[in-house]
Amino acid sequence: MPEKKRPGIIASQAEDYPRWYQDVIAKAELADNGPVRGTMVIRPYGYAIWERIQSEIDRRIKAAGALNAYFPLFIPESYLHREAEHVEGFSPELAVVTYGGGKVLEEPAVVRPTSETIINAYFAKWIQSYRDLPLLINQWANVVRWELRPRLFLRTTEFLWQEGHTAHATAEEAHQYALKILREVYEDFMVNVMAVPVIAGRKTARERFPGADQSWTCEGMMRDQKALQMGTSHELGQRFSKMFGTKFQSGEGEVYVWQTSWGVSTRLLGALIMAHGDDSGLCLPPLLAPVQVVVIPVTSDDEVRSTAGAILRDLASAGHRAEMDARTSSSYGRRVTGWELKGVPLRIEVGHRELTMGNVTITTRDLGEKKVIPVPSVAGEVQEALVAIQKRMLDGARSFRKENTHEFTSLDDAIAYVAQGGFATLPWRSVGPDGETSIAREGLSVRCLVAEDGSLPVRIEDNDTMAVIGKAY
RNA sequence: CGGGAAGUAGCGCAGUUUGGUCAGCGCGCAGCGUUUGGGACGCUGAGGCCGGGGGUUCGAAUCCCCCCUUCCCGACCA
Repeated sequence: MPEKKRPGIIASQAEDYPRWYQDVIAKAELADNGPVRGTMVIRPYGYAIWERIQSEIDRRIKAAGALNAYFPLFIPESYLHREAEHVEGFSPELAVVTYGGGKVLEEPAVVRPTSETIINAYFAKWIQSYRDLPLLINQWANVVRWELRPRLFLRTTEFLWQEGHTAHATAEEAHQYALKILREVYEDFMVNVMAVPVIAGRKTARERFPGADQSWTCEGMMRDQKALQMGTSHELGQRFSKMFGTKFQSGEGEVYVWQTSWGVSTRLLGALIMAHGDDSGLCLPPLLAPVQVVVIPVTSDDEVRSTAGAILRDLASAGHRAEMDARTSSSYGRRVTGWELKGVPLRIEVGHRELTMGNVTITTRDLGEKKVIPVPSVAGEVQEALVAIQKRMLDGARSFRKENTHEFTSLDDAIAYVAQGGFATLPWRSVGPDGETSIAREGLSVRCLVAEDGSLPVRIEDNDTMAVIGKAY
């Protein structure tokens, strides 16, 4: 019975969405809470998904010209204090080491909440000439931000991410690079690999990164119609370079470099769960799934097993990430349910019923559609189905977002709508900083600003700048 | 960090009001057998300093104090 939800295994989204989210994480074996509040154990299956996220993003980052490096976990406390907004923004969530080697440290070491400061200390050493620019660096690291209200993947005290840091000769070049990362790395990955449509836009002053001149964001809509900030790219201007003396000589004298920083984190796993999951559990887009196809022999006899084995070999040699679940001591139903919870896009069942005709059954995770196909055409069918699922998941997420996004002219109407969930768009001039303050009291926020045609706004003062309002994670 | 709820076997829970056969149930787990097309069934069995620490008491899962953790709702954030 395709698409019929089996109650009792996990909570349904409709009855209790937060509970559903936790159930999926537990049942799909993605993560556990750590012993210290807000910490997280990422389990092998969850980490396998993270590794796929990493490799897709890393490839795009390198294509954008940045190189990976690694900077220390510990940052001298004084570094944070050099940029006023930066330290003000991060102070409440810092973990600070005051003891080391059994002694009180002369200068406390901050566990990095982000690395702008320490990286600038080294950029300042490395940059002397325009020939050293642009300097494009990325690092994959853990960071710590002491969280008051943690949620697995979405908001944990320690999380994994990549943070890019760049230095440019001109403001325009930095601006263009920040947008390049936003579009060609983040948006491209989120849309084309995660199958999550995102709104690329500009943050308001209120929502901006502490220490940035401008922040750009990719905002996604989850199945509960709430917004999730999935990645940000910042124009730091010259704030950090002036504080750290990151400069070079030019005809007009010394020039402080123009900088960007940008990151995505393990929060993307939360986005993946909430953008695509259903009452049967996780639902992974084929391009990101660690296991794309699972082959399930219904029984343990030789005929079924050898056919299943042959199919597995076919799939592997066709380049698919395939796995066999031959644990026939577990019932068929249990195995199937387990793989559904884990979101594997395709399932191939090998059993006598259709094997007598030389057929097997192929089932899609997203729709639960079953199709009986001849064994020799399995690899081809799988290829087609994976492409179809990837497209369908993006289309589905797109139409879901469209159905739950409406345009308004008055702020009150927009608030009334968003209170029920979804996104409201309306002219930014109808909101403004005062409107932002008032909607914050309703638990709402301006997720980002976009131009009326959906492109990135050039100047927010422009009359056609639209605000996207939603309830956010 | 404020306001609520809760921590008893891997998971979900009963027991706490009225201290004393309350160390129990379901699922899972192990062994054996029968099964295998949507979380199979029977029998047998293992498993718990009742979140941690202090206290009250002849006696504490149960009463008191402190701490930790989780969940929900707010304020702050990737």
